[in-house]
Amino acid sequence: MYSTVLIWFRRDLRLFDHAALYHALKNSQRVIAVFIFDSTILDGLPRQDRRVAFIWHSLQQLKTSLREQGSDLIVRHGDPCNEIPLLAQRYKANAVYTNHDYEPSAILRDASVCRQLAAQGVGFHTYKDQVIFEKDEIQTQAQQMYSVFTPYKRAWLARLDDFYLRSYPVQPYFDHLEKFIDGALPNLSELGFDDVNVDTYKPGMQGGELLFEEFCQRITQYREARDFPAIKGVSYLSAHLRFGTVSIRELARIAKQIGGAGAETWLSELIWRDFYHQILWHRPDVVGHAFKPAYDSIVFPNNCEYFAAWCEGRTGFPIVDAAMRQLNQTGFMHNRLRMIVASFLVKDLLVDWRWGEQYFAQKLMDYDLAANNGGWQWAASTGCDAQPYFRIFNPITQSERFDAQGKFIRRYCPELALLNDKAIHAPWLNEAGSSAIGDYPMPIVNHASQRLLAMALFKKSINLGSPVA
DNA sequence: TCCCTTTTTCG
DNA sequence: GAAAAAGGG
Repeated sequence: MYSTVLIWFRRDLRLFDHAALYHALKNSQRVIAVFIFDSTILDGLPRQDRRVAFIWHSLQQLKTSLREQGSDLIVRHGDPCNEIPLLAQRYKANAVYTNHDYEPSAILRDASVCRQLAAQGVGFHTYKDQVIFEKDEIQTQAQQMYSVFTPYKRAWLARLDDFYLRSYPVQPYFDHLEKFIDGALPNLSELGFDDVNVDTYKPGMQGGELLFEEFCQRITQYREARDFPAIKGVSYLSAHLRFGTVSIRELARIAKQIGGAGAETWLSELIWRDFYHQILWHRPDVVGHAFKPAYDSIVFPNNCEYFAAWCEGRTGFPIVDAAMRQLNQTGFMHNRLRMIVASFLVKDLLVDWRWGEQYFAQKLMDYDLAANNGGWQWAASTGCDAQPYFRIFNPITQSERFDAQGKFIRRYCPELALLNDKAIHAPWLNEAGSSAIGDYPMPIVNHASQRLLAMALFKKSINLGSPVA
């Protein structure tokens, strides 16, 4: 038992089913909640950043809930490596509790915080909370990490039992929260940000609960509906998973309870998330490098004009442009579209997958290093469980298959709205339509020829890189 | 969680 | 001549 401890919130902005909070409350009668706006991260962000706004609104809910318990949330702005040891000193804490963060930079940060706290005689305790299975909890018979999804998933499901999905009961111990009042939450403008409207994302643990309840109503249709960007088929919980305003255990538990093909398919997506977190933990070098070293030798032509056109949604391929405009306007992109635009950037425009990864990192509300890197390497065929390099999406076929009536395209490319359902996927093939599309650009590349170039580029580089293979 | 071409099958 | 199956990148 400690007399006083800090619970340090990071990507777990909720007050229920929370591993570190549970252990803090169990081990001390005086628990003080803290959050640090990390200046080393925030300094690199634009003034308008939906994620900062999402965090801010989520913190507001945390703070309000803590105040209802007579306690409070301390919020600081600075480098956590300084702020956490300072707060520990200031409140005479004997230990700091927090949840694991698997990103390489976070691992370094936590090691530094841990060292400093140790020098002050303060303990540092961390827990698994973000994922169901972490690190090397799921291994092959030979005690190796899995690098292919399907066998990983099989082992994951075999290992799963109710124990891993149990909720951490924190409410019964809320009287262990320190009674005090701290200052108000600093305004976004004080932090150097504008208050961007994030209402559609329904931030905070209340928003997360609402979205999940809503999703449970349509989860049985998930398998059939999830690939169509024009309809409400996916869960829209990705940002909540990123910030921990929902509990992964609760989501998996309820999905398992509901059962059926829809819920199982969705559970599989949650397993992908565990899978990529596990990969990142074992292979921190995937940040900046291909998972398969042979693919690191590819020299991408990296045409800057192509890249700019891709970013701005003016490639002349309607499904790609609509998707990129959705990302730019809303901070979200449907998963099917993420695969299409990623394949297009790498295999049609021959731009380095890391450029696309970076762009997504800037724009995505749900940006998560592990999942984003895994997804990009998958699409670029450089990753674990990659599609072979010759699997190249055809942006027109994909468009016809997954947005047959052009409903999604029309939403984000209104200049194409008058084209008929058939012509909208490739307007340049339609003579009559060309006058009806305003200044919508002609396609910047020819898919058929770029496809051949991509295959040649990949093939050449891999043969050079590893003559044995 | 693919695409494209060729070959085969069927009426 | 269309549609399904097969083969290969």
